[in-house]
Amino acid sequence: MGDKISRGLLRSRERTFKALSDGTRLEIIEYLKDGERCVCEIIPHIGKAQSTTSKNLGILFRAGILDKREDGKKTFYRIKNPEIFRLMKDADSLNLKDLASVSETVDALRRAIEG
Amino acid sequence: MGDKISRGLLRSRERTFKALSDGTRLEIIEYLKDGERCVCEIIPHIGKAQSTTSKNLGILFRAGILDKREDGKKTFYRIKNPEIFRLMKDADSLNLKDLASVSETVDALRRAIEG
DNA sequence: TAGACATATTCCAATATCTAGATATATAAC
DNA sequence: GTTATATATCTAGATATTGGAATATGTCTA
Repeated sequence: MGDKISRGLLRSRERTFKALSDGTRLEIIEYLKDGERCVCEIIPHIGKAQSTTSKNLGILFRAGILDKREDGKKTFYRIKNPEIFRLMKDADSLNLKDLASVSETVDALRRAIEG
Repeated sequence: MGDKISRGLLRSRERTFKALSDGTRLEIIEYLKDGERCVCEIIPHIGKAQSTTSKNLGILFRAGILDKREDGKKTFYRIKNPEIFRLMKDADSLNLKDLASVSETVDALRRAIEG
C-alpha cells in the first residue's frame, strides 16, 4: 500500500494516454483492428491530408502502439500489441458504468415522479 | 469483425484518455489509490497552486474518474471506480513489453559484439 | 536510366487547446 | 469573521492539430 510510483512509470503512462487522446488516432487504431493496412488505405479511410495522417501514424508508432512493415513501395501498419484493445475495453466499461449510473438515476427520478 | 464503432464511444474514449494524459492528474489518481483525501491534503501533496489543483480535480471529476463527498467545510475526493487501475496496469504492461523488447535488442547486440 | 508512385519528413502558418499561476469572488460551514 | 473550496478572469507560455507545399528516399516500371 502507498508505494511510491516511479516518475518514469508516470511519464510513460502519460505518453501512452497522450497518444490515445486524439480522435483521429483512435480511429486509426480501430481501423487496424482487423489486421494490417497500408498507408494508401489508411489515408482515404481517415479522410485527412497525407501529411496529417502520416504524422499521426508516426505518433502512434513512436508511442509503441503500432508496428510497421515495408513491402516494396508500400508501408503497412498494424497494431503492435493487441493488449491495446483491453485498454479500450476498460475505458469503455468505465464510461458505460457512468452511463448506467445516470440511467439508474433517471429511473429513480421517474419512479419518484410517476409512482 | 469490422463492426463500425460508434462516434459516441470514440468520443468518450477520447475524453477519458485526455483526462489521463497529464502528469499532475495521474499523480492525483495515484495519491487517491489508498482512499479518499480532502482537497486540503491533495493541494500540498501535489505542490501546485490551489486554483490549479482544484481545476485538475474538476477535470477528473467531470470525466467520471473521481467522486466527491462534502463534509462540513471540507471536500473529499476518491476514486470513483477502481477499474481505473486496471487501465493503468494495462498501460504499464504495454510499456513494459516495449522495454522488454528494447532490452532483448540490446542483449542481442551485446552478444553480436562481444561474441 | 528516366519517371511514376508511396511515404516520411520538414517548414510554415493558422488555430485551438492546455497548463499554470495570480487574483478575486462566491458559497457554505464553522 | 475565518476557513475550505469552487469558480471565473486574465495572462502567458507551451503544445497540439491540421493543411499545404516542398523535399527526400526508396521502389517499381517502362
